[in-house]
Amino acid sequence: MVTSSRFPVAVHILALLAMQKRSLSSTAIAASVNTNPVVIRRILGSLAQAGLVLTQLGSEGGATLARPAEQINLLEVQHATEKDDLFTLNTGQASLFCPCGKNIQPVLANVYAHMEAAVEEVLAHTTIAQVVQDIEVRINT
Amino acid sequence: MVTSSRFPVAVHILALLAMQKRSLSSTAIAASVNTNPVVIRRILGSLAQAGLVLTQLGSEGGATLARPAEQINLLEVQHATEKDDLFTLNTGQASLFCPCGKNIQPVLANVYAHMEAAVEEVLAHTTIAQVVQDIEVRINT
DNA sequence: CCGAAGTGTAACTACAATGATTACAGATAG
DNA sequence: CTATCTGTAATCATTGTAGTTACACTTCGG
Repeated sequence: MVTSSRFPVAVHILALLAMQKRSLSSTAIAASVNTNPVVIRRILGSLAQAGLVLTQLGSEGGATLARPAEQINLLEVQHATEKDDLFTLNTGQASLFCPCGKNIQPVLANVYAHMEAAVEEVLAHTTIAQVVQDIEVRINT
Repeated sequence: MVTSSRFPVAVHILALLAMQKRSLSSTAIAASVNTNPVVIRRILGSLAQAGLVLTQLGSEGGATLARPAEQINLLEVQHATEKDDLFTLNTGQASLFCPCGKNIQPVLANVYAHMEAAVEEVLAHTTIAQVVQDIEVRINT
């Protein structure tokens, strides 16, 4: 399984914005994440579309949190950054002539739905504020 | 996120072997899954290595379940077919000069561990026998 | 009103994982 | 002995991703 880094980078961005109270440019964020500013801008675009950050054009522009960090949970971040579901049943059509092949797809889809729900439960109960707090605990050691 | 089809195909294979009591060749299985026999043999190899199926070389060879379907859960199948964890934190090293970048990785790893545990809980409680039963319910309708 | 500093996006490249396929060596039943 | 299997290597096309360059457009500050 190849997992994208968009979600972890997005959490990084949001945590950074929560810690620094001021607006940050994509270049400044890119320096912390250690990647290219365009990569950051792409992800910021998704986050802005989802209403998680505000971006300002022009000189002295940049991004800020659209809401307090306590009110942003990781499930929203996940949905904003990844268009597909966490688990997508990605098989070609099995044989319709086989009783098993003909019926296994919805059964597997059901299993995947349970997996998805379990992960979403975890993500929905974790906020950016908690992430920031965990980071700050580590800073003070 | 690009998800492999190895896991769902493996479940398909095991369900098929559970339903047909006899040994099946990779060609026969491939016909049900609708793919190439070599793809099936590769996955069967992983399943055999994990002790979930028995394979027999030579003429009249093929694969059978190594254990009753009630005693094979999907977590074993997952581990047999996918070498990496479900979620791997896949980011380059963030900046060590930024307090956030320096400390976010273990925090995110912790989140991922919770996600992983939640999914494993679901998979561990689902057996091939249950999958087969769900399939059979659908056949009789 | 102009220039510097930003965002927003398109286009291109390099890279890695995957599935499909061909080919062939080795095993085994009949 | 031969047909029928598995096991495995090698190759190919496809796809998603991150990185990068380039450029139009916006906006603040002098």
